[in-house]
Amino acid sequence: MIYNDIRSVILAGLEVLQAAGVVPQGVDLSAVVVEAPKEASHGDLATNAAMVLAKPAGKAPRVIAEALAEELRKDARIAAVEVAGPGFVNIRLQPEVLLAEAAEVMAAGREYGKAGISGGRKALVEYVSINPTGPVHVGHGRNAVFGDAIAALLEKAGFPVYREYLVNDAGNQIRVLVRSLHARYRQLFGEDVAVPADGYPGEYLVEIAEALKARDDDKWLAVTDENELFEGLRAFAVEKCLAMIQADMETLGIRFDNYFSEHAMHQTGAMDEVVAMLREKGLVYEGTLPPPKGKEVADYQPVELTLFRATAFGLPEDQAVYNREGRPTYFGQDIAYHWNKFRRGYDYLPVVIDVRQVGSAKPLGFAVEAMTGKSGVYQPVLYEMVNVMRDGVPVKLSKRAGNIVALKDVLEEIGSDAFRFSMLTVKPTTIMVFDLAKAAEKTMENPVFYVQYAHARLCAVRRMATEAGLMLPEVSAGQGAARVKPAAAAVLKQVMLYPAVVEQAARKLEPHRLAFYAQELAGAVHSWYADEKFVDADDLVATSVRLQVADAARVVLADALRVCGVSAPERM
RNA sequence: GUGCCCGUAGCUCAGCUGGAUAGAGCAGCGGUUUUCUAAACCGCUGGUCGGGGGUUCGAGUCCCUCCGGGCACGCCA
Repeated sequence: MIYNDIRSVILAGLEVLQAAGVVPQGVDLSAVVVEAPKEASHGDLATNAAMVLAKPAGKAPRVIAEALAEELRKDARIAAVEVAGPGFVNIRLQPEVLLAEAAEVMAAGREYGKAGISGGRKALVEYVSINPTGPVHVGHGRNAVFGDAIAALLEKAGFPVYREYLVNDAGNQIRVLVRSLHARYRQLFGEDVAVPADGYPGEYLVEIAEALKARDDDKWLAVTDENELFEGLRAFAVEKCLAMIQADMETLGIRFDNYFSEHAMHQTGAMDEVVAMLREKGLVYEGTLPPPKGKEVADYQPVELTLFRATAFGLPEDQAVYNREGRPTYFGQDIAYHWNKFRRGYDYLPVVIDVRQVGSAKPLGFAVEAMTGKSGVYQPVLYEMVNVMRDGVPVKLSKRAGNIVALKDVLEEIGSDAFRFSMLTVKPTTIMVFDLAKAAEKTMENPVFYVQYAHARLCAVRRMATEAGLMLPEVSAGQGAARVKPAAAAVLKQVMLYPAVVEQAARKLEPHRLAFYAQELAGAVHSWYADEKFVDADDLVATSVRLQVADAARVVLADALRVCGVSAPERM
């Protein structure tokens, strides 16, 4: 991978400068960036090293830049080095280096761009984790898409990755679900009862109630005891709701390695274990919380609760681990769950969470750090809501699904590929305006087709050459470099950057960078396609070179789409 | 009152731990196909990066402040 090679050469050059005393020993090189200049005329790659090091070295940036340039010129792969602007070092590669990269792509296949940044860590990516109380809405879909892409991205970056869904099958919401289901069930027998005001009004529960009736007949009709109903119907209700969720995940092509049952976890005394651990560290104690700030709470009563000492970490308030009824809070349960993940051998734990849960993310991070003795284990990835529109008008909510915009409906309308790519073209912390009419269009308004089309075109030219039975000669990079026209070189430059994009995106848990990269590469491909005729029986050498470049671009495009969870069709 | 997210072209959005002349798509205007897929390509128009101050060689990016929008702020989820 030439990008990594050149970066290594630059870092080695800086070491030489350190040895020569141009730059002091032991300076922080983490801010040194190697990137492709925005302006193509500035060269193929550039570094800001001289400007970053100017201050610690006490020298003018251009002085350092010239010294570095001198070192870089010794490398045979580098054709020219220029110092420009405030102190950029611009690097021009030998023409054959870019073409050689195409061969490297083909040799590596989908391993091209694979990074090794795990540092021995094992990742467990938790995403979706919707309460199994009803259908999936579009916002959840955003979570699913990002989580799945993060998992694929981390694998690409060299992590062992485990995909997990936390099934919240033990909390208060399940009690509410069971009460709602029971009301629907009684309605089926002609009773005049309403779904509880705080319950789930969606009509999907009617169908689940019918299934219950089909299985058990009137077995539960006369049961009124809350606990008996909960124990009796909990598993059934959860299973039915989870099946709806799984059907949507299936449509998105998402498969989890594990559905982790909170209920099962609690059977093992997980809460007692973590509470004891934290109590021993002085981080859990019995106490009372002050009344909530910023809003009036009429029924506030100071009650002694089991609290996590979040204030020890500079947070404004401690957090309850158990509620006044003695059941684990969400926060308490999360502590136990994350300790469980860690005990299973996973020490890098990205979790895609709703931005509204950010309040508990901070104390949880401290709790996890306290228990594991490591920092950076818990990695919350926040995502914002999605406003679904159609031609600028808000889409009406599905009554059947419980007054949400159901993901299922959206997927039926636009398909998984368009949905996933659309989600990934907006970074997750932006409140998203998602227009169904535009997402359905097969134009640049919907970039997934643009990218897929580039891939299909590249497949087409390879197919064309094969079907024509052309005997294409083997052309080495050195021989073929002169045949690479600027538009093809632009494609290769994008290809070359793929490893850098993967690494950067993985480090920051930002898969949307891959989606934007895919669009840029596709753009270079389309421009090139319009510029040159690929298959030319009268010039087999040039045809061979073009197809080498096309193949490399095709492989990288397909891989970027794969990480995004989007298909790469060979024909469109 | 406190915290978090956001504010970039008419619209939807990028902008990599501060870097070169702030980008893309759509919308608008004008071109390109007897040739491998026009779901494409090429060009033009469009910005005081919410306002102000500061830090420095350099700020859309960092700090302060104000304005505007969203979210969170019990033991809920």
